[in-house]
Amino acid sequence: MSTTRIKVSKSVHLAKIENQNNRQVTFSKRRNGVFKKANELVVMTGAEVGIIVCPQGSKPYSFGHPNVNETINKYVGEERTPSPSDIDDKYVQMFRKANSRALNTRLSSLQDQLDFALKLKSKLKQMNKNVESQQEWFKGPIEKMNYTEASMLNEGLEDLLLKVKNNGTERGYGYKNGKWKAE
Amino acid sequence: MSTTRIKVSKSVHLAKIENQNNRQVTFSKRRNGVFKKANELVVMTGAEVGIIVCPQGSKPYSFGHPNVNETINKYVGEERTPSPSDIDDKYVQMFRKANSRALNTRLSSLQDQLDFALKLKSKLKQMNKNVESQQEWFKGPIEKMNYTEASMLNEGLEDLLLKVKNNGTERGYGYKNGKWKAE
DNA sequence: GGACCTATTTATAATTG
DNA sequence: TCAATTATAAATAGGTC
Repeated sequence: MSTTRIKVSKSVHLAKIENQNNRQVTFSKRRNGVFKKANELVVMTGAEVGIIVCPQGSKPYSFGHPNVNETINKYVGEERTPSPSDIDDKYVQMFRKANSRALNTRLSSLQDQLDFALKLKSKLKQMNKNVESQQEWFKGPIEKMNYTEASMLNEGLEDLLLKVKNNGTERGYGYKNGKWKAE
Repeated sequence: MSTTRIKVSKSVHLAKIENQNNRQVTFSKRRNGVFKKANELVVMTGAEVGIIVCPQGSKPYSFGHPNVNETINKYVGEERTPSPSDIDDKYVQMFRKANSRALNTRLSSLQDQLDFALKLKSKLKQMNKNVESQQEWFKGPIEKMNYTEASMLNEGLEDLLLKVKNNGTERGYGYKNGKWKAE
């Protein structure tokens, strides 16, 4: 019994993995782990979750929302008719929409694109006026947008952002046979 | 004792928790779990990660990047001088910036706000012209923005989005004494 | 790269203070 | 509400194919 057993393990030395191959393998495994945990959070608590993971020197992976398996779809399908006074419900719907985009659903129909362009057009005019006075910009009318308008604006821009960035190569994630996979 | 103890064991029945109190408790614990896993992913693999979690009917929690404890800060501090040809590095920096925003760092100085307003101003003029022809909108010059410009634009709008949405009450997360806490 | 194994570490549901 | 505990389930590093 002389020696104490040197049990280095425990608390896996939280530090960057130097070996490139190991780092890559760990990245894949743990990325899946995070997405899986996020999915469980979504399903079990009804929360809305969006995640972007970008490995060094590569394209981003995104996770969002549960529109991936039956149980989840069932929950998402529970879209109540929006009552104008229910701000929370509105908020949840916004996130639902934003996260759909993260899964490459985005503004898919031409009508959607037109609606967005029209809304954007009027907002831009307001914004443009205020930008002239620079310092006043943050006090401008954009702050008076309601949340739905603002999120649409933001959503459309993010959509373009993705196009600019990677020509539509962002990877989304789908759940199939118990595993999260790029699709 | 009549009843069998409902021991859901094994494969924790992935379904929405009906009891509100349990759901809330689980939400807190698992949200922390996801953030912790994400942090490990960041530190171990050097990936950039951004997460938004929105519980039903409440304000969002965000996680982004490791600028929270010494080890992590040390890694983040490793900011190489940007070599103009290194597109990966540029990308990583973009995410660093975007995730800083998620942690409420955002455009903090007046100078930042002015820079952003100036960039936005010129972009808006281009965009506005194209919006006139509606259907052509997605083919407009905004698609020709480089990524840095586009992300700045997007970032600023998200910033405003947050203001519109919750009057600056978004919660960020910080790591302290081994635990993730809202700050 | 991915699928499978397995020894170990880690997360967490339930519980109590 | 939050903190600590603990029995159990799950995640995963490192290996093999």
